[in-house]
Amino acid sequence: MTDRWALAPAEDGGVEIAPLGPDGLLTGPARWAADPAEAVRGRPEVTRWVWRSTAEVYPRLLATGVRVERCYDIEDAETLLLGHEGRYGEPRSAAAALARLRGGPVPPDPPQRAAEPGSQSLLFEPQSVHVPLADLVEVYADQQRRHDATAHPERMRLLTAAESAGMLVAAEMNRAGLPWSAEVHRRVLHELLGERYAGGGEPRRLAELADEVSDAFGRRVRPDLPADVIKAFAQAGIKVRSTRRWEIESLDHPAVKPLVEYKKLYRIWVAHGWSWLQDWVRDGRFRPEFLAGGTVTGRWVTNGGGGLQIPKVIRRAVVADPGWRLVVADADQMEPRVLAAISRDPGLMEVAGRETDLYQSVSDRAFSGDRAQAKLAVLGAVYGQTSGDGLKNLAALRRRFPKAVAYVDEAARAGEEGRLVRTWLGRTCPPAAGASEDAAEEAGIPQDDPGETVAGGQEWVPGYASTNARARGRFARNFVVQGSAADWTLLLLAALRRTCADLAAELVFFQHDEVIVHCPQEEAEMVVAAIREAAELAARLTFGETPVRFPFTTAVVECYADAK
DNA sequence: AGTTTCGGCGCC
DNA sequence: AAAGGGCGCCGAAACT
Repeated sequence: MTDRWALAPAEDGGVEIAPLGPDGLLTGPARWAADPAEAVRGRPEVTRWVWRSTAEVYPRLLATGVRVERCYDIEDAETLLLGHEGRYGEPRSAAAALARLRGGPVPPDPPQRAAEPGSQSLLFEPQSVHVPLADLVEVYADQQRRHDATAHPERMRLLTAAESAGMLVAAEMNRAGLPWSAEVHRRVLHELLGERYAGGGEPRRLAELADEVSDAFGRRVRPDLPADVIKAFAQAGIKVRSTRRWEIESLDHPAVKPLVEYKKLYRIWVAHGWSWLQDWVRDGRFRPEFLAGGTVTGRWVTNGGGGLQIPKVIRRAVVADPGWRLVVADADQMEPRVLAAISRDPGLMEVAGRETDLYQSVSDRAFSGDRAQAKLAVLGAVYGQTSGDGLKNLAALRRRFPKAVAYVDEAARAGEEGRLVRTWLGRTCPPAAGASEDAAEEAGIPQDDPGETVAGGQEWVPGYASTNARARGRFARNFVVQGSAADWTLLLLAALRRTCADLAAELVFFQHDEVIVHCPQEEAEMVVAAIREAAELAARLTFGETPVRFPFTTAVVECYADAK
């Protein structure tokens, strides 16, 4: 029995709460309390709090030590429901949803803020339009009805609930932060880059490499300026279109080696160097702002500090507190397993029903034991590879796993034709065509350009998909797999969060298919078991009865870098 | 001078 | 070997 209550900050700085019935409507009068924490603490029987925005309310609760079991984030649900209804891009604020219900002018969404280093109030949204509790409940009740109108109401309800849970996890992670040793980080930087010089210029090792590059070209060249490097190669008689590593790596020129090394270290210096440490690490924790469902596929993003792009060498700095451990868990071959679950391809389900290396199994069946080729083929199918060895491999894959390949092919076709494409739980890919083109464009969906030419430089050829239509096809092909994987990971996180709530363990990091739990050493084995159980529960909840297994590789370590 | 885009590369 | 999905970040370059 769920006991749902609505919660809305009041304009006087207090908060209003009220009980809700199964239809989402009020079943009692609203009560006022001076602050949200007091209101929530006073209602321990409430199992789900319904509010406008988790990011608005929850950080303040956490700041006073109040944790909630479940929530329902109205604005997140609005985004998902609008997407499902093919109305991607319409304003998704509660105020806008209310205006649509009442037929008034729909206010545009407030602009997103950028993250600022060291800011302690990244999640507070003071610019948002205030919506009184009674109005909020009206929107909520309408959303309950809209769930019923979706293709799979029970899946859609699971999706909005799961993503709300994800928002709780994100807020809690944002508060916890990732344990980070500034001392180790500095040591790594010094080992890689050498001493820093006064004045903030390049550290010693970069300066040396820049000199080596210049010596090799016989003139002063700045390796961090692509235009300069391209010119220098041209003067040496080598034409390069760019200075991307894969393009210059194979060139026969003495500048290549120091140049490649320079670019690698330069990247560390500018993106994860001393100034990054200064900006993003304090009190022994790195605090990127995790944003659940920050992408159209449902993958999370972080805002600030490049939280999901921590280079391998820098992971040395992620160190557990004394007496504590990091449980680092990585889902094994998540995407092909998800493809097996959603396509129900018998062969792939059988392969994914084992916990052993899936790529090896696929290669045994379709690639004469060549694991690398099998992996390329599977990833090519998921990413939409259109040329090279991938095509040949894709054909082999299609022979053995026809339903799986057909599933992503169909998604690609739907994407090319501008039809709606959905994940397993109903998260919807913005269509390219139709009334919401601007929104799709904004979301990064490739759009047709009236002036474009097809490959080969010809003008439009009837019957051929345009370059952008094909790009949309690849996007949609990947969307169904990546997005359904995101659906599953939300359920995984929600389940894991519940177990951790009974322990001292804290979720501190999540990156697509990888999760880190920080816990006392003696809890580590319990956490490992909890991850396995959470994966099973998530699979059952997300995909229903399926033979597909979702094994994790887990490591109990003191340092993140030791996990692999 | 301030803002946006680009090139390159880190992660999955 | 070659190029296919999703992101964020940085400095430089290209703009207003």
